[in-house]
Amino acid sequence: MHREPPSRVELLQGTLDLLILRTLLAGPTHGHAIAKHIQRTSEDLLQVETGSLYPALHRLEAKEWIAASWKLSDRGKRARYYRLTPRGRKQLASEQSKWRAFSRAVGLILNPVDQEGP
Amino acid sequence: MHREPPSRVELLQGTLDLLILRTLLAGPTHGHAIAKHIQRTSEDLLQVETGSLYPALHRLEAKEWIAASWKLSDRGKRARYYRLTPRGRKQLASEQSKWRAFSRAVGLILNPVDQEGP
DNA sequence: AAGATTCTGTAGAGTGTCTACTGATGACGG
DNA sequence: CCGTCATCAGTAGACACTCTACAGAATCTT
Repeated sequence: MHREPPSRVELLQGTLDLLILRTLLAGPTHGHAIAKHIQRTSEDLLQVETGSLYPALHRLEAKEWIAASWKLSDRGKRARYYRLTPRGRKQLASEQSKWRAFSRAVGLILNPVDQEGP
Repeated sequence: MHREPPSRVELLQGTLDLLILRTLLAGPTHGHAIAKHIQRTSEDLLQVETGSLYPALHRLEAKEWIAASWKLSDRGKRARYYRLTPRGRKQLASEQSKWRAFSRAVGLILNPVDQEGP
């Protein structure tokens, strides 16, 4: 069935890593909670599918930007808790500034400071 | 081989269409000029490679968001001039608002408003 | 006991950008 | 003239990442 009352937006490729790293800056959590956090914090605009989430987490772990260990979640289920590594913090800073540069650049195209209009 | 003095940023997937459509809003031009315009207007932050540009133009033409015709460029070379179609204008409006929603959503993650009221 | 919820995971399709290459034409200096 | 550079168009294939769709296991609810 189809339902997206808050009309969701698709993730642009490359932004998921940034969102995950930023989420983990607040402290270690498990994958499921990361997805919920992103959805809630973005006011339901963004939704991370599990088919994107888990491969992304494994990718980040392989690059040693995050590290993981099994624990029990609040609700008593086995869950894999991820935390930022020092390299992950650096990566986050880098991706954050890349994002800012990129969105500023797009802004320049969309609203050129040039003359325009009457 | 490393060289990017103005430290370029990679295009996020899905944004090229938006940039092309927005560029054509200022009037018809050819591919080469579109790429130059995007690079210049973004203060050299964005650079569109020809391997991305031309497939994108063909894609947009196939969807009838832009239309093309051969002409002579300012410098006397044969060039394919593209212009926005009415459907292209609608698409531009739609992609523009999607972009705004998305970048706002990312902003919410990066700089949470931090509620938790009373 | 059955079903919903939480939590993790994989396979494969689809999309779109990049690198690297080809090719044609006109302008210009030697 | 001839070579070289700039302009303009294009393709092939690699690569990366998100999505849909599916599966499995444990806990809580009814």
